[in-house]
Amino acid sequence: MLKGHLDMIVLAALTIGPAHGYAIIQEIQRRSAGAFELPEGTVYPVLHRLEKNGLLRSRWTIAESGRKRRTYTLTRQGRQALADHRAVWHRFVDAISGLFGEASGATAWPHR
Amino acid sequence: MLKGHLDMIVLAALTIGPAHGYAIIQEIQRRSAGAFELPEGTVYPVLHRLEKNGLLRSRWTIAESGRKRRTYTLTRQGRQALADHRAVWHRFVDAISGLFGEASGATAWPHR
DNA sequence: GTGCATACCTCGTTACACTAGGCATAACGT
DNA sequence: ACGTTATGCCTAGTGTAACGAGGTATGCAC
Repeated sequence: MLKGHLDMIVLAALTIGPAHGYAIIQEIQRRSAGAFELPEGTVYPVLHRLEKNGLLRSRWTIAESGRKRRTYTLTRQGRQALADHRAVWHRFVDAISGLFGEASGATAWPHR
Repeated sequence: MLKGHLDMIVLAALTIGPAHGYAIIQEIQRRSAGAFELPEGTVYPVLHRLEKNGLLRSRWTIAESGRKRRTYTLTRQGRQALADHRAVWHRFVDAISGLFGEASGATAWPHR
């Protein structure tokens, strides 16, 4: 049910800083209050596509435990893409609000 | 880009009263302030599916112009489905807001 | 009578989220 | 020592749903 918005969701999870795939999944789950429990088969292909498109950069890192992880970082392009997605998202929400006859403008959040 | 929410959008357009396909498309466009310009190839199959699932009922009507139109009406099931979709939608918006670190609760609209 | 808006329809493509697997290592319990 | 769970990565195939492209027909204005 997140069709079309998945890229935005994944990019948003990386605004706090670099993270590896598994942690991204958990961060999304945490920040969405459990609403988004994304399966790995959904997230990993997205990460690969985002990196291929230049929105993310990845490198192999070694955790204290000794486990290898692929850590992803937002690129400048990625931040821009997220900002764009976010603007589209807010227009989308406003449009749906209009459909429901709800007041709009509630989504006029300041940029950060 | 409205993937997964199309049923809700079409159902919402019919809350004001019965309408035929072409009018539904224009009503959606009007109420969304031009954000949603749905092609007919998108809407008609949705109407057929919704009727097949019992959320809409249709009948052929004759306009003053003499033109034949298929007029759709929300069923009780349809109203319920719309209410459900709407609740899911608001949870969805809250979840995305959480992802962005925005304040939530902005979508706690009263039922109408 | 030509063009445009209205009004309906279907078929095929495509994009994409997800299911269902597979592989490997660390931590923990017994 | 051994099994189980959690961690961590990956891909191939599937199903669905929105959409593009096309087809048909009528009323109206010029």
